[in-house]
Amino acid sequence: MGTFPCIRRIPYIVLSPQTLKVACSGCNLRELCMPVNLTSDDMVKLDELVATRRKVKRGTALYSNGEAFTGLYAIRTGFFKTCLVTEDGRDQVTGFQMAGEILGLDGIVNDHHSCDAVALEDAEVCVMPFERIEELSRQVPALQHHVHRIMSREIVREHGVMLLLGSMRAEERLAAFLLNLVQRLHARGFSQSELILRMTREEIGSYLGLKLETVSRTFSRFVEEGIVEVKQRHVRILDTDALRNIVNSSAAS
Amino acid sequence: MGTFPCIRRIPYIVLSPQTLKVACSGCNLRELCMPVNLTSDDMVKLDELVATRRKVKRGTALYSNGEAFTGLYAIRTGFFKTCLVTEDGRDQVTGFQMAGEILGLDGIVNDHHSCDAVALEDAEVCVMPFERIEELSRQVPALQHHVHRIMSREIVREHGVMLLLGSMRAEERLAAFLLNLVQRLHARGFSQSELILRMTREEIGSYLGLKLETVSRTFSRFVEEGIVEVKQRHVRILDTDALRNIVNSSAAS
DNA sequence: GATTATCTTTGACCGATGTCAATTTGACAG
DNA sequence: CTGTCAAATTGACATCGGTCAAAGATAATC
Repeated sequence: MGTFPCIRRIPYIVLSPQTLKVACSGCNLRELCMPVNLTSDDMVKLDELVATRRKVKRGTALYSNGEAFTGLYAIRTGFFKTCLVTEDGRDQVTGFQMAGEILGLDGIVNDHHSCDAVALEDAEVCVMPFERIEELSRQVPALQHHVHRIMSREIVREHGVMLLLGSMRAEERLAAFLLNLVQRLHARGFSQSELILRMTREEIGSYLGLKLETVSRTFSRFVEEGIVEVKQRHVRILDTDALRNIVNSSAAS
Repeated sequence: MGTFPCIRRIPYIVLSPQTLKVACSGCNLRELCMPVNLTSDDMVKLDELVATRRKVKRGTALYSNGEAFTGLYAIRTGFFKTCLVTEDGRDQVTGFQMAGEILGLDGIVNDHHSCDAVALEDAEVCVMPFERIEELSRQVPALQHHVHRIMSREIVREHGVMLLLGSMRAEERLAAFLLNLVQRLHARGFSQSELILRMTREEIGSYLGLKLETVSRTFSRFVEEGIVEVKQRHVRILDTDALRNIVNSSAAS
């Protein structure tokens, strides 16, 4: 088992604290959260979007099932899971979210949240009151369309999860999961081949519709086959193509 | 096995042909599609929303994966499935849609559809060009919020499917499926206990992450237990509570 | 730094669901 | 009525992933 050197972010995303501003126009995550191609006029308006910042300690909820919906949250730092917990004790992780992604969309339809958003590491989010989003959307068509795209993107993402849960075997699910995670991390300036899992095997299993033992065994099989190195939550992908083949190869249905 | 009397719609939803208008303000499905509590002024504006109607023959696609996205569709009559087909031959039904429900949300994010919407019986839809939706949304806050709610509702629905696929066993999945279908049909004026399945066992299986044989066997088990009567695609629910218990009882996980 | 608690790995076994194949049923056309 | 075809049912068997249990590893806490 090799060592795991510190995973570096690429420079443009590393900001010293003093460069952080509450205004979106000065935010280094802007390209992840905000519409592109804004006039500077519109940009000024959008600086009203974020009301406050909020820190969320690891293990605590940004919001919970049943809580009144007030707005959306853009993740600045940290890592979240969203999960459904039913009365009869079922527990389903519906997603993992990282910097630049939006939380809270589930709450719009009923004015109450229908899942929990829990920080898997200390996190900070931008709070965007939904009334303000809607008001600005009426004034700034680019923002309006952006909001629509974010919701549509979430719908399409969930289609992908349904495909995964409905038609893939354990190996395929885990391979798809790793590829997805590393792709999103890479888009944020992290390594293409190394990652630190912020969630437990049980949470991975819940997301993938598998038991934690199966997740663990499947990791071990990947290691045996030389596809990845795994040391607890540190994962190094040695053969990305092998993972891709595992996801795509499966014929049948 | 008993007989299956004609399933009746409740009167208010049955309209003679001459009462049908293209304008939403006169549409009998308005309460399913449109925001409520509109001023008559707004209602007039919203009559511009629907550009045309479009008939879709059974077995043909309203839109397909890869096709350019132009707008959303409100189902007037008929029954659809949406499905993902991947290059490697996987096929996942992501939903079944009926009158009053909205199709096309998947296309917004990339300006191209990412799944197929196929009519399972002859159908008719209202075509709502998306630019028109966005333009009217800027003028009519009630419509704006309605669009947001529709997208959020779809996200929450998909969370439910993930729970089903990720944590339920075959019996639980089929029970949840039947309860969901009959509940939605009932909201449209159909029976609470009888329904005609518009899809094959294979399509049900694809949606539920099961093989068609498992769907068939599970139906047979429900019949043995006196929970339902099944005659091909005609289903009569004899014991709704039993279905509810099957869905909820399962502890574990 | 020692002690816990949590997380992870691994093994042995079992059961639910998938696979393959044969029949049956029903819808439709001629 | 008969033949054809697609859909559904049912059986026999295989297998993937779940269950239960024990041991090891790591991180958190004092």
